[in-house]
Amino acid sequence: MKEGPNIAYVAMLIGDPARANMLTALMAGKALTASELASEAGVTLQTASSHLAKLMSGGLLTLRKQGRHKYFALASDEVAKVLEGLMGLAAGSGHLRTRTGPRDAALRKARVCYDHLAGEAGTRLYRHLVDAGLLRHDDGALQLTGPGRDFVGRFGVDLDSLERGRAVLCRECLDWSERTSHLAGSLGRALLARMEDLGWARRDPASRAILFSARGEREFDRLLAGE
Amino acid sequence: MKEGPNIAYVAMLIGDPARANMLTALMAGKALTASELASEAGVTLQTASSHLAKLMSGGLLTLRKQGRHKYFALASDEVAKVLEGLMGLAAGSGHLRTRTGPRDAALRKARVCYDHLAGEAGTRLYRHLVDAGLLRHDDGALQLTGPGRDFVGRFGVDLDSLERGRAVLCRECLDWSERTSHLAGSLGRALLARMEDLGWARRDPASRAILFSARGEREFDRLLAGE
DNA sequence: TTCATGGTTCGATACTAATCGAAGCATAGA
DNA sequence: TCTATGCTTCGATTAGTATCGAACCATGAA
Repeated sequence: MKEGPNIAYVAMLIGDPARANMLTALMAGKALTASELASEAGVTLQTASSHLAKLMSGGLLTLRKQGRHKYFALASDEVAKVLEGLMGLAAGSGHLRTRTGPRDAALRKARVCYDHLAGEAGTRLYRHLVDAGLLRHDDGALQLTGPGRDFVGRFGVDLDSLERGRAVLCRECLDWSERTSHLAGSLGRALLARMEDLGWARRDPASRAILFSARGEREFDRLLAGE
Repeated sequence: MKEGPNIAYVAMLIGDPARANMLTALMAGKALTASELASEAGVTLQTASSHLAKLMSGGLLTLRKQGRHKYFALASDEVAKVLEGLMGLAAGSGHLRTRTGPRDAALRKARVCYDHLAGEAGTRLYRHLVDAGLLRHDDGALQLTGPGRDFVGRFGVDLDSLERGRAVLCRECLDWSERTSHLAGSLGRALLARMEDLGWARRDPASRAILFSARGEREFDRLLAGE
């Protein structure tokens, strides 16, 4: 009855519809202002403000002030991971907020999870990296192999600068629609960013979906086929 | 604002203190009756009954009737995984239910996570299995290697019967106290059961802690040292 | 059948917390 | 200084729901 950390408090924070909407919106990875989050959640600015204060005190969000704006973002990818887990449970129990529509199909295909690629495309990428021996589980953590480093470099990602950062390079993240892993961590973020730079894909501004161009899809397939 | 599954509903279910206590109690892996859960949660049988009905409808629990008792258990290890994740967040944000006491130390050392070994002992076991090449990440899923199958067999686990079951054999689970992975899945469960059979360890009936005997600890260390 | 026990349903109460209007701060720019 | 904008605080209202007492149902035992 009284052991371990207080789950109920954190879950209660996520358990309010307005706050859950805000968190879901932040899963897209972009930092959003208080007013943007208010409209995302469908509440006025006042109530949003009180919600955000609670989420902050619960350690679920980080804040960056810029001018007279306040940009909120998820505190860590651990938070994102828990949210994905909850989505998995909710999807499994069939309590969908909306019947699965056309947009839902796009989300299943490719979407952004916090800051990295998820959905069918994300899991295919991860699967390829592991199958081709570019990524390996070592010591309970994901590690890029020698060939993996080459691969990433050839793709145009500056590995050195990533490794100088504090963030974990490779981390796996459970995909709620595909039910297997995809790649998170700073490398996951960088790979997605590079695909956007290359013009392979862009983010749907209205949802978490990632829209591949026809060429982008071809190139992506070729990449996974091993050139 | 309206994409993906309904997180808020599931989180709201977990977010009530009484229900959270019940779920935490069930993390010990044993199925419990309604009255046991009521006393765990510190509420009367009536309110427990209504909570249990909600948790069932939310798909978080499974039920097995036996005589005039009803045994409740967590619906899946996915549920357990999410709960562990929430514990991690709650522990990180410093909202502990109780100040970390002596029992807390025991929990950190070894405890049961749903049905498998967690805590420092659990992560050490996992680390050894991977380091020694007994367990491998393949195709996004954990796989037992040839030597791994021998190892498990020598330890006295009947692998064939495990593989006949529907449950996933190997799965990794994030440890909230150690912040790395430990082994879940039916193999994780079987390994813990075998250790209990061997008299290496027993469960603290009053908490989730696993108490190793002096001999058990020695044997466990020897096992991880590679005999 | 009768009794005891485990669990559910119903109804009333009480409390928490979400919500928004209105007023108050703070920052940036003119 | 004044004004516009982004956000917070305060207060009052409202809605939801956790809670328990009491009565009810179901199962197993005598």
